Amino acid sequence: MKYWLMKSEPEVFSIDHLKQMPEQTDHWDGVRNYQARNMMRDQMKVGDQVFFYHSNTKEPGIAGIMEVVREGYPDHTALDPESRYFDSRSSRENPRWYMVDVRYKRHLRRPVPLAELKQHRALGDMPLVHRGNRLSIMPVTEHQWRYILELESI
DNA sequence: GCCAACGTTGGC
DNA sequence: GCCAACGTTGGC
Repeated sequence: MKYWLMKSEPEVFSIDHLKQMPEQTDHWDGVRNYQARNMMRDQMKVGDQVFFYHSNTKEPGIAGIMEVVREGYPDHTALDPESRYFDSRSSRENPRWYMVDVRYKRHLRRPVPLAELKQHRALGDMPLVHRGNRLSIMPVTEHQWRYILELESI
């Protein structure tokens, strides 16, 4: 089992939105970055654990935990001209973008803000804490995962 | 609102 | 293939 972190702007889609979905499950659509796509298409497996990160908000940080419940499959929003994620270069025969399905597990006992994550040397290797990082999906090591789970209880 | 970082586009 | 211009992300 592997660990991940996925970013979303809470104004657009927050962990509370996910919790309110039928079966507390939704597809993670709209990712339009090749590195992130490759992780969803090739590496994320059912049962993998994922931090839900709130970005571009007053206090960005890790809000909770979800789980991969369906592995990479084509992102249909790329085929929908009405969607803000439409991409004319994608097609049903040759899909360019992929998504996974995730299910809500729980909120952290408290949101752990980015500013706090940055203070811990043990997390210094996370792309998240580095300036200018724009990767919206990233792997998390088991060590980092456990470390952050200890932070929520402080 | 500003701006750094960085991915993408397109002219050559 | 290079690289300048442009667009987007996202912290602050």
